[in-house]
Amino acid sequence: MTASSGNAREALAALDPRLPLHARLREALTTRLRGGEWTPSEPLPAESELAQDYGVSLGTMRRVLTELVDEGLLERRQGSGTYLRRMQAQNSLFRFFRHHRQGDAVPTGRILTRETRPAPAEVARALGKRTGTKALRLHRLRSYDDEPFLVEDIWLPLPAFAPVRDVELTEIGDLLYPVYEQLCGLVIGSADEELWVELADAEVAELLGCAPGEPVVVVERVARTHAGDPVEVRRSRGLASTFRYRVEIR
Amino acid sequence: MTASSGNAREALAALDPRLPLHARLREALTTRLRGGEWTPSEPLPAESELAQDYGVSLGTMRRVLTELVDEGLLERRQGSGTYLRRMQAQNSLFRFFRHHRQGDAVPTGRILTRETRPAPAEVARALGKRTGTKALRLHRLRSYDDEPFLVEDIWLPLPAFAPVRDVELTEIGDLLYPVYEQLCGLVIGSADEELWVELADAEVAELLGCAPGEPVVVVERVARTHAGDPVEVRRSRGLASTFRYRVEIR
DNA sequence: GAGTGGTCTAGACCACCCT
DNA sequence: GGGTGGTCTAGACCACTCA
Repeated sequence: MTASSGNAREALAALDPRLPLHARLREALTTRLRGGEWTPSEPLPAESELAQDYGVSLGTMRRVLTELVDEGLLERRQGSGTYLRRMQAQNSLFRFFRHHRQGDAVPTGRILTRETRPAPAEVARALGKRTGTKALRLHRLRSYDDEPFLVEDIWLPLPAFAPVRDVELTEIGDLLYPVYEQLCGLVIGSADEELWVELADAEVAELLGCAPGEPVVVVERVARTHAGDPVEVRRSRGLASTFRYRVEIR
Repeated sequence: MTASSGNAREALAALDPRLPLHARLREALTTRLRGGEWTPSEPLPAESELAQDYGVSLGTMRRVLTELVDEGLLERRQGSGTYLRRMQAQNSLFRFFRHHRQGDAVPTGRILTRETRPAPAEVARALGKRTGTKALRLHRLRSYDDEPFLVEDIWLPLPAFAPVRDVELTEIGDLLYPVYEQLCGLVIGSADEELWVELADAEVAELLGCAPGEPVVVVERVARTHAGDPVEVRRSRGLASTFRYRVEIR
């Protein structure tokens, strides 16, 4: 047994043994891939070698690699090897950013308020928690070139998101999902969105720089982990007159 | 070998032998499933039995069944069996009907005008045709209980859609995609949609029963075949005040 | 308890890429 | 030619469902 195979086996043994082997293997591999051990230019070790390192059968290793390929994390090239997918940041971080404005520029995101509150009934239900459960609420303004275009109201369940409550606001960048991942270990994998139009109240009108009563588009998103657990409820409001939203349906 | 296993093996043998076994098996199984041999209430034969019928290994059968589950055609219930998924009609025909109104009711669709016209530049570009290419334009009103809620402007390239131009209007039901499939052999497989808000002009206002200048939501859809060829451009307008749109992002 | 899908293994052969 | 992923097989044991 080589040193590295020892490490790989240890990483696997450290995980909850009640989970199926393929689930533990998947978690161990994902952690290692996100850790930056490999670049998209060089192949991972061969499937057979990985299987040996982790002490699993080739079939189990192939099953997990297939899942990670389906998920968009890896890329297989027959005869050549298995590679990290390029543009992974675009995929994993921007995948849920659907408001279509000037090209692919990233808007800035400034957090206006951050407070702990009991979750309203509707939010608690969407998160699968009891009404009144403690939650973190973020009020956030997103802008292009200092021009506000989206007001966001974000609810995160506690204590899972306690690190987001405690971190310095200056540590939080323009995108939240990488923060969830790095501080809380939660990776967003899917979401439901619902859109409708309502009229701006005084607060939203002031933030967006329009008159109260002007139509605004509301996007309500419930974001889930890969396992399907809802972990974020987000309501975004933007001026209807300049709003664009794009979706690809497969 | 039983009679049915003979049939299953024959169905497999009739397919292009250059394809991998799992691809042939998948095609044979899909055809049989769509043929209505099983209902969602009764399980398919066990995986092991199916594998034997088709003369493939359990592993290969499981691989194909897993793919069909991922695709949404089947549903596995451990300890119980493998079942056709319910609401399959909803999936294949209503999959692109995203305007969310009272439950899962189907709105009626009435064609107001049908005419042959040169396609405007924007439409021609979306369809991958030259500007001015002949196209079929449908003007359509969709209602719930005789209450109009959506005005649709639909462009279809000719001559591919000539059968839709020539068929009696009374032969066209409330859903167009089954018509495309039956008359033209074109199956819609994916689509892009883009949403924005504009103000109702006189014609739209009259059809929707609102005042001119009221905000309406516009959904522009470019629908494609499974092969990815764009074959329909559709612009739908609905009253912003009652509009709801829902999407699942994976 | 009988039957189902879920997990995991071990090994064979092929198609493809690279040098 | 040597190594990679792709296909396919055979069989063992477990967890779950249902009568």
